[in-house]
Amino acid sequence: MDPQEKQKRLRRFEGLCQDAGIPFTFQRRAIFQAVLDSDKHPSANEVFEAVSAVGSGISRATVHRNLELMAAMGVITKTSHPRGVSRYDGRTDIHHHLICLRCNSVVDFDDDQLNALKIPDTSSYGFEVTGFQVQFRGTCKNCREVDSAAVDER
Amino acid sequence: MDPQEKQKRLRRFEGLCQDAGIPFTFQRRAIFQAVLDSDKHPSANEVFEAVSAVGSGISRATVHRNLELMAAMGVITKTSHPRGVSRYDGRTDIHHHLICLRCNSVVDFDDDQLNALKIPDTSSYGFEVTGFQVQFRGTCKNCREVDSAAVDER
DNA sequence: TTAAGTGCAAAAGCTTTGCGGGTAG
DNA sequence: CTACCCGCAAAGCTTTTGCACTTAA
Repeated sequence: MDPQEKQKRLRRFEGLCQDAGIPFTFQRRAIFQAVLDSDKHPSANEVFEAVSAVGSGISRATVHRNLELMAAMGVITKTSHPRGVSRYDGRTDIHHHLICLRCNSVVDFDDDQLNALKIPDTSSYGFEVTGFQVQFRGTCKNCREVDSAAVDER
Repeated sequence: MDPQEKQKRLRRFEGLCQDAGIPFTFQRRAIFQAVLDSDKHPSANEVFEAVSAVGSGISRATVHRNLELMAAMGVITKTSHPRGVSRYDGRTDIHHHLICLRCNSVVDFDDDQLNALKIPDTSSYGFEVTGFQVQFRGTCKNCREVDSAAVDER
């Protein structure tokens, strides 16, 4: 993420914590930064590994507690994956995902036409829509190349 | 699900098993039926409870093994949820989901315009798209009514 | 007959929770 | 000062795995 944007996001998070009377601990800061620094939609465990790598001594429990808190505050997004555990996303603006069903990677996908998608009428369901996300499923670049290599070997 | 459609799906599943040389056990049949019978996108545990309720004596391990198998065969869909465990869906045709962020329920949503969504060009990502799904997030009918009731009590 | 499946139970992985000590505001 | 948070460890859940027995074809 762009350093300037990252600073802005950090300050906003700090401001929201202050407004809510929530202490802005160094653990929260480190966990938030780890999510922003990754573009791989990390799982809780991957965030834990990232903050552990710099010798912070932050516990798994704290990572989980804070990822949930941040998602509830809306400063990060908790996202879903057709396989495996929940993942967290530093982006909170509207965007979509390319999900590789072979290696389970998730890549951000921006598309103006999709973003402009008119939300259909769900009133007959009594459902109030607050957001949407499109998941494209398939095979990523890397996995397709691996497949090609396997074919060549025959 | 419509009984006739259900029979058709069962026969197709049985045929696919035979073609693959996979025994069509009563456990597989029961688990498959349980998914088709539910329109609530059940978790593995809910499927286990459903087949247990009829005294089949099927184990949790078998439920998990078979749900994975069926998803891999493409006779059911493994779907994702922004919160919690994987869920399974008896529908394999294109459709979308209304996801309640309050009670975590998932409701099928059919919309011709969405189904006709043109898949954007992902070639610059090297990504090959095989399918897509739109998740609408918000609050379901039931949860909205609960909220209104809470307001009335004040 | 026999390859594959199943149940059981143990293990593994992820997440949550209770508690005593610590810290931001 | 004090409310909230943190680390630790234990518990809770979900899912996976090894093994001996059973079964569909």
